[in-house]
Amino acid sequence: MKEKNSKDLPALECHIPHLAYDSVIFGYHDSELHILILEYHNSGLYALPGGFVKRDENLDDAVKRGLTERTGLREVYLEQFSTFGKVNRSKGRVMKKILEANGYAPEQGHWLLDRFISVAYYALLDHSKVTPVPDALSDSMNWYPVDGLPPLIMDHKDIVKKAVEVLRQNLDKKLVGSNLLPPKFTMRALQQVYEAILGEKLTRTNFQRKILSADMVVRHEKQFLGGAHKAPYLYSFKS
Amino acid sequence: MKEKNSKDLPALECHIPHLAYDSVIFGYHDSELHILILEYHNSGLYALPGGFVKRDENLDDAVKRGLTERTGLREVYLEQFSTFGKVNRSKGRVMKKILEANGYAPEQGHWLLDRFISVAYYALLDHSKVTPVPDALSDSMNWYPVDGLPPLIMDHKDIVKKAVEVLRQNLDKKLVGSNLLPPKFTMRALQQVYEAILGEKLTRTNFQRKILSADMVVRHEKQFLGGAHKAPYLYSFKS
DNA sequence: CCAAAAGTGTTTTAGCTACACCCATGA
DNA sequence: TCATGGGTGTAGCTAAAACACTTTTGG
Repeated sequence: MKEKNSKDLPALECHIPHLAYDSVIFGYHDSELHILILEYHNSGLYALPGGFVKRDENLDDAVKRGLTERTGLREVYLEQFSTFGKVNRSKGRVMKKILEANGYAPEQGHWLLDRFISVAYYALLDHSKVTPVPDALSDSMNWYPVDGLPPLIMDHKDIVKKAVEVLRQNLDKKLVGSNLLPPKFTMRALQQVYEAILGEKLTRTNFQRKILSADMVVRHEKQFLGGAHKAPYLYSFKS
Repeated sequence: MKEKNSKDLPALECHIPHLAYDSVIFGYHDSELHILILEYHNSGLYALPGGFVKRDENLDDAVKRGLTERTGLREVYLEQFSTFGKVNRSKGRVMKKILEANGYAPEQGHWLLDRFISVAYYALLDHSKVTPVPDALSDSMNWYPVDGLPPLIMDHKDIVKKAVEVLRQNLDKKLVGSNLLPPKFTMRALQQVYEAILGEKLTRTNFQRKILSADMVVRHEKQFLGGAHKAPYLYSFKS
């Protein structure tokens, strides 16, 4: 492994020190809620995709930028939900291990090894439209079911836990489903999204009525699949 | 006005640069919800009480520290609700004006004049127990009704607005009333707190039933005041 | 025609609102 | 005893849950 130059790392001059963001990127797939997790090179360490904020960049824009880089998508649903600021949450040695596994030898006191406060966001996006792009330090970025995550570094497990809590709370308030599904979808698919998020079964008939009476979707033509049963309508979210 | 030495200001070496907190401190008084607002010396500028985070201090602890300094209270109810990170939210010239009005002449590029990301918290406390202590830069800190605030610097008005929204959302979930009232209180007082927060009248009889059925309070002895009417019970929150 | 999935109608239930009523107190 | 504020009971409404029923499709 060749020794790389620390000059290739994000530069302190361009970024706000001690401040990072982490994003919990939700996608729906195979009747389960998934999250994008990246794995760092040669280290066996898993983490939420995150990044740093440029000195002349809005916080929200920094998160959007990272999200676009990693998923190829623009215009994703994004919501800030908490800021994690314990002194001992960011471990310099974890970051050091990651950098060393990538062939860097950061000098003592390098800004990336310092304490970080992290602003956490969650994103909702259409799983089928994403092509995960790992960053320079990571091998891969893959979907993991929320209930089957690998061990994560630092406090990232807590961040995910809180993200799921907030997502559940916002489920009825904020058209959450619309961002996790393709533009047109069946009522069954929407129900499965709700069930995946809430972690419980819902009764089909009442769910249908609830969604329809909430006036959030419009009905389109019927969908004809090769199922030995009645063809369902397709729906899409309003506005 | 004598020229003061910038060395008396919070030192960059001890604090995390670019990071601040602001606190929306709620108190209930005279049937109205109030907020503590401080006024900077000789400037006519009003702001939320805030502060900076020490390099070896938990974010939450920094906020608690500031709150204790300014109110004399420990153990207050505190909740983080949002982080404000727009580039143009913090105006260097506003901070410069404040410092100059206090007799400082901060050099160009002083860290306090730089961009700040601010983590916002709200606090709930018993109005009657507070003795507001203004900080070194400010003349006074006083209670203002939420609906009658003076013009605030930077984005502090937005911060207050969001704080009130979140407080309303949390009203039923988080025993909000318990922190704004003395340990024992009448049902009427609690109802007035709810009304002040929600900004609407509630019907007395149903409010009583709702609180009692929520099993959040215990009833104590009756209160005998000099009113020409039935003496109300006193209640206190459980646990 | 049957099984499976989709859609609708109907009954029951629970929670909330409105309002009537009673109680306690001091003037 | 009357005015005022505190406390409870109850009828009526509405939203949600449970369940029965019909419809549509491929095999």
